[in-house]
This record gives sequence, C-alpha cells and structure tokens, in this order.
Amino acid sequence: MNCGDRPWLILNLRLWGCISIIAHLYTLNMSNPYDPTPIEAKWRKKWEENGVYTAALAKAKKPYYSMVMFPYPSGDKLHVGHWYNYAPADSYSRFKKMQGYDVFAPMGFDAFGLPAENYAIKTGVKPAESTAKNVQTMIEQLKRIGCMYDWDKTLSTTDPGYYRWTQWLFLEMYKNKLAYKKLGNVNFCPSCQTVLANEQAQDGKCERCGTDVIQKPLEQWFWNIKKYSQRLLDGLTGLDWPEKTKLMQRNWIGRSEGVNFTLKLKDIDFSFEVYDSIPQTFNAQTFTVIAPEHPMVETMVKGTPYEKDVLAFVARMKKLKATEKYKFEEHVEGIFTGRYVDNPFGTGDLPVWVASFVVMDYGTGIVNCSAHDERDFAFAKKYGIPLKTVMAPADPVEAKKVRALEYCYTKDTEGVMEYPEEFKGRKWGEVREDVIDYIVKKKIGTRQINYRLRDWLVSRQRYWGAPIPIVYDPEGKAHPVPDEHLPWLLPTDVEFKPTGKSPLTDSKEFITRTEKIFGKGWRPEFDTMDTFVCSSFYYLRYLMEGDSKKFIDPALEKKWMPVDMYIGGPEHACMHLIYARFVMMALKDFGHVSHEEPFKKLVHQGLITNKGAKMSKSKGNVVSPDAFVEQHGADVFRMYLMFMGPFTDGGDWSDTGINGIVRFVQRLFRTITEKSNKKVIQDKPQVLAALHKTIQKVSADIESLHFNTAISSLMQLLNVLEKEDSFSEELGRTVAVLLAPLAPHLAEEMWSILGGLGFVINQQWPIFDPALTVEATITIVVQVNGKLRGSILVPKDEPAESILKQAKELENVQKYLTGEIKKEVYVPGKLVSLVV
RNA sequence: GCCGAGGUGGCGGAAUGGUAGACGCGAGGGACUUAAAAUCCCUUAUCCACUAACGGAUGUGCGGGUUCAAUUCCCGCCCUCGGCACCA
Repeated sequence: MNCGDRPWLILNLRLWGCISIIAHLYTLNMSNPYDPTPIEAKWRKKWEENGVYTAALAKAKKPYYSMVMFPYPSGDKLHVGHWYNYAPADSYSRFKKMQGYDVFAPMGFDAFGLPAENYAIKTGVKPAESTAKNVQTMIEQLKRIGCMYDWDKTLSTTDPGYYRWTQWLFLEMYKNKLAYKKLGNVNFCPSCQTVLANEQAQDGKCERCGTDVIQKPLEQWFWNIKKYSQRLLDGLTGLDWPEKTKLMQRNWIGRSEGVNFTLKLKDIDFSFEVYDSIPQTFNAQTFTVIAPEHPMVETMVKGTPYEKDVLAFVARMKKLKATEKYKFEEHVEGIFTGRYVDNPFGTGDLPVWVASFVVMDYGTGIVNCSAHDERDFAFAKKYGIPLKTVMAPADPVEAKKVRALEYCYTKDTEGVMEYPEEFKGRKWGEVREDVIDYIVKKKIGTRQINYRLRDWLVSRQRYWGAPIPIVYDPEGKAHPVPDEHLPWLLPTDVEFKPTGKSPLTDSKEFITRTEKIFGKGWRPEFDTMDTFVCSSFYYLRYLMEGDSKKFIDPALEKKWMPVDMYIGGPEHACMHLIYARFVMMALKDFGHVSHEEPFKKLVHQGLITNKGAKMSKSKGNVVSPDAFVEQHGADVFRMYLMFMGPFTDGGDWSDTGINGIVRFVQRLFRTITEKSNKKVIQDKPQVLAALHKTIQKVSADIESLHFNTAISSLMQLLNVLEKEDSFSEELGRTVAVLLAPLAPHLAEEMWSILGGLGFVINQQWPIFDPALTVEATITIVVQVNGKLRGSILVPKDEPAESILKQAKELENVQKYLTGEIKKEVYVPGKLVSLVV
C-alpha cells in the first residue's frame, strides 16, 4: 500500500549487487564441472516438450492434488518469500510423483485487488493492462524455479471466464438465502476508502494499510457464514492441519455456552432476552446495559422525561464511533434510561443503562452486569450504581475486602460461592454446569450457545474486483442478473479515485448496459466483491481447464478433492482458510460438490525476514533471488533455502551460507559422474549401508517436510562416497534419484550422464533395505554413574555378557569402578551403564 | 489480560530418554601457486591439565524433581515471538 519509495536506496543496493556479482564472476573458477545456467534451461525445455508435468485428470489412477496458495501478481518481481514457499512445496510434489502418485500441481493468480488499482491511480495504467503484464512476467519467473506446475490448467481470477463463476457463486448464495443486504455499523478504512470484513480489521487497524478502522453505518452485502459456525468448528477435528491453525479458527469462531434470561421491564409491557456466558454470578447482577445502536432504546424511553437526553447520548455515541478518535477503552460512557428490569432473580429491580461498551452484534445486544466483571465494576463505580458480590477468595482478609467492594474480584476458579444458598461454599470454577441446571430447572433462563463469528461482509467500494451480479429495479428492489448475462463484465470507463463511493458509479457503459437489458430506471449494483470470494473456490476451477460451461465436473471433483496437500502462509488462518471451508460446505449443500472440506492436509511455510524485519517494499528490504539464481542456478538457490532450517520455521535471510550448497553441488556432481564405474558390480557393504541409511532418512525427512535434514544426510553420504575410489553406476543413479525432488535439474543431468533411461523424475522412489543398513561392527558406549568413561568396538552380534565384561575391563572405566557395582544396564547396540 | 509456540557453540541448525552440538557457514592453521582465487587436509562449546600419550570439570534460558541416564518427562519462574482481546 504505502509505497514510501526510496529510489536512492534501491539503486545503491542494486549497484552493490552488481559489483559483488561481477567480482564473483571474475573469481569464479572455470574448472567447476557443473555449469547450471545452460543445463537448467536445457532440462526445463525437455520437460516442457515432453509434457512431463501435465496431469491427465480424468485418467489418473492415484490422484494426488498438491497446491500452494496462489500469488498476487504484483509489479515487483518474485521475492525470496515466494521461492521459500514454492520450491519446497515443489520438492514435496516431486517426491509424491516419484512415489507413484499422479500428482496435479497447478498454479494461478489471485489478480484482483487493491495494489493494481492504486497503481492505476498513480500512473493511469489500467488495472487490466498492468495485471496482464505482471502475470506474464511472473509466469516467466515461476518457470525459472523449475517447479512441476501444470501450466495447461492455470487460471487468473480476473479473467471474465473465471469471475463468471465468482458471480455464479454469489447468485447461488443469493438463491439459497445465504447472501443478503443489511444496513449496519461496518468496519471502514478511511485510507482505502472501502469497507472491510471483520477478519480484515485486525487490532482495530486495516489489514492492508494499517490505518485505524472506523465504524460506519452502511448498507452492505453479507454472506451468512455464521450459520455454518458449528459445522466449521466440528469439521476441524478431522483435518490434518497444524494444531495452532485449528485453534486459531476455533477461537475465531468463538463458541460459548451459557444461558439466556428473559427479562421484563417495569411499568410497560416489554420483555427481552440477555445472554450470559458466566452464569455463576447471576445473583450478583445489579444492573442492565444496552448498546447505543440497539433499536429498543428508542422504544424504552419513548414519552418519558429521559427520552431527550438518552436519544442525544445515543446520537453522540454513534457519531463518536464513526471517527478515528474513538477508542473503546477511553470512552466508557453511559446514561440511565429511567427504566428498570422487574425483579428478575428475586434480588431486586435492575436499572437499565445505555452503555458505550456493549457489543451490538453479539448475544442480544443487552447484558446484565455484576460486581464480578472488571468493566461492569468500573462502570458502576463511575456512575454510582449499587453492586453486590456472590463469591470471595478463600483468604478471609481478602474476602472481606471483596465484600466491601474495595476491588473487583473476577473469574478466579478458586473463588468460593457465597450466594445463592444452594451453592454456598463451592468453588466458582466448579459450579458452572450446576448453576446452569439450576437456572433452567427454576425456569429463570434457558440454555443458549453463541458464536463470535460474524457474517462475512463481501461488498467493496473499489473498482478492481468482480462486480456483484445484482441489479435494482426503479423501486430499489434487488434482482439477480440472469445466468445468460454472466460474466457480468467489469466496465472499463471509470475513474480510479477512491471517494468512498464505488468507482463503478462513474461508468456510463455500466448504467446503459443495465437499462438496455432490464429497462429504464434500473441500476446495477456498483460494489465489487472482496477478493477473498475469488480465492474461496479456485481449487475447484483448476480442475476445469479454460472456459467451460459447467462450474465443475462432478466426476473430477469426486476424484480429486479434497486437496491432498495445501501449502501457504499462516496469515490466512482466519481469512482465506475459513472462507474456503465455508464456501465448500455451502456448495455441498447446494449439490454442486461431494466433499465438505477443501483441504485435507495443510502446512504453513515459515516467514523469511531480513535483519529481523518482515520484507516489504515500503521498507526497501526485499531480497531478490534473481542475482543468486543467475549466478548459482535455481537448484542451488532452492536447496539453500531448504537447508536454512525447518520449512515451517522460516528465518532471517543471510547469504553467507550459500557457498556451502554451491560446494555441495559441485562436489556431488564431480564425485558421482567421475567415480561411478560400470565395472563395479557389487558395492562395499559400508558404502551400501551408507546409501540405505540415506534412503531411509531422506524418505522420512521429505515426507515430514524436513528438507534441511534431508539435504544434510545427502551431504553425509557424499562425505562417504568421496573417500571411495569408485562405486557402481547403479549406486550413482540411485543418488541422482534421491536428489531429484530437491535439485531437479542437477538430478536429470546426472541421471542422463550415468546412462539412465527417460527422465529421473519419472523413476520410482527407492526403497531402503533395513538389512543393508546394519554395520558389521558397532560402538558401545560405557558410562559409570551416568558419566561417559569410554567406548568399545564389538561385532554386531556380540553377546551381552561379553560386552559387559569388556566394558568393565576398560582402563578408564576401571579407574571409576571404586566400589561394588550396584547396577548394570545394557541397552542393546547402544550403551553400558554401570552404577557403583 | 487470555490462548499458543519457542529459548542449544561466533552463526543457521541437529539430536524428543541413551556418546549434546550431526550437516553447513564463519574463523584459525597447513598444502598447492610467482601470487591470489578456487580446491584439498587439520583445528574450532567453555575452562583446566597435557601437548610423549592419555585426561578432568562445566555446559542445551533460570531454580527444583523423577531416572542408572534428561536438550528430551514433571513442577515453579524468567525472557522472546505469534494469535486473540469492550463478546459480559
């Protein structure tokens, strides 16, 4: 968003980059046997010519759907973060392919969105143009990584052939009563000049630009995701996702179980409900608060002496909330309505107040307050409202203070109940369920479940998005755009200045088109859709090549869904990943798909930072991979990224270690191509043992996405092979196969030099033989009193008694065997532990 | 405040009860070279001792505990990072 460009800095960085590259090239030894640039280009061309990565979706026997979260095609080049995500994900896909799966690894572009529009505002270049160009550039760059993407099935959310289905989805939601328009206080970003979904207003700030979000009363389109709260919650149990992500979604959905009390007002015939998720303290409740936006406020005060003041307060609060100045912590205010709740619990009447802090769209928007809540306590103290306590700490001195209301005593599981009589002496933390039963039995209230998840606000007052396919008749009633008019094209005759109104309002063509089709006085919906709508179903559209008349082929959906492996950033935990699940569930209910969940297994790659800070254009600290790839090749760069540390951890960028991988690649190439020997028929047992240990380790490590240790075990194998004069060509080829997922170009080159047939990527993944990994002699470690005192080398089937005997005879062990041996522990094949 | 993850050499990290520091970077020394780069070999947690050869103590954020044996398991604390937060 905020592109505080510092051209001098970038120039400086580029200049230094160039100098260091030239310096490196100058000093590069020409005797390096492996020259990546031409070789990598050669293999990419051969893969493409032979359609190695084209998935035959209908014919596939063992489908494996492997996806990464598709990128936004920005004008900037691919950065290290993209590589860090895509390269290891690709290594995993390749591994699966070699294990015999029919892997489908597509790639596409999430191309609608604000940056292209902001770029248009700055430069006048239309978003459609800049986006198309960026997509082209990005495809070129993506191909350079050497990933096995099936480019036949690529997609861009901005293609009319794609957003036709975004609009179709909207209409399906509309037909099935899951899309509705509603006036309400919505999050609005004054800088982006658009509304935001609840999920996009993080910490009271715009997710995109960091501006303080304000509350604005606007009429907006919502999708009823709240209806799916329980299913979204239940579905998590069966997913192979990071526990942390599941927990974040659970918290976001925020299920809470409690009670609803039905309350009656005194003097007028008026009743309503309040929700209470901590009903243990219901007998401490001494007043009731209602949200200023609540429509019932007006009814309550109508015709009373309080009416004028209360309504003025409400108006002032609404206005205040629509400004950037409003901070809920600082503006705790309220006003008495003059009304009382009629003695609900037999403990007296409760005065009803309008209070700033009451959340309108959670529960019923009206709440009962007690002394056992910090906020309620502070509010009561401020306005002199009486309080009473029903629980106290076990410590009598503290209990006395609590009863005297010296401070707020809240949510302490050890707190002891004092009232009502039935619960006296019991711990607050243990009576919850019993209190609910008591309330239900006495018919004071009913069980109630609430969710914090809000409906998804899908409309945006911006240009570069899929138009909402709705038109309004002259009376202002909404009508869906009929299917034959889809795609409901995004007009091009618009200004891009954000005004808070949709830019589409300016389009003459859009209005003319609407009137021509629907009649005079008809108006199109001027809002476009949140880009998260576009990305909520793209995994289904990959399965349908190009423009098609159907949303999905049911047979392909049944066969390929859910996505077997989905890799992307953790920042989407409560946005994309919850929307996509909701959309999949809704589509299942509408009868279009057979599965409930879109992503079976999910993994988050870690974040790559630069000097501890997140890379961003505005900070000018984005590391470009291009220079490294130019110099060392894609294989080296992707292996370096994988070798940095665990994939899910990310880490701080530094280029000091890349030479380690450069050396590894050169040494490996030289050793394998020079020492592989046709004449060697049988490899030495210790060489075979090393190979099979490596097969075992690399297989397990790639499967668990521990690429760093997979590479390190290949390095260990190289260290063994380098010491040999020669080994079999067969062994050399197996090493090429093991390397194929991690360094695909290098592996192909080695494979072909060693006379391998076809492509190495089409080979079967080797199976390790446990019998071959057993060494003839083993080292047994000897400990005395838990301290290491020596070791012995014995044949692998040496009996235990003999090992114990040898252990005790060691000179350095003898020194410490000063008394009688109390205990002898022998861990077979590992160690002897003696206790004296 | 609530929830979650983590803390290991100069650095990235490895080891989930069994030789702590694999693998790599960096650094130091040596070989090759007119020289440099590249390459190859040796050393590299800290302290002490020895350096003819062998060793000893300490050590995985801090303090306890379980065990023959703890980076790993248990209890208490400190710090860092991530998420949520006027939801009663």
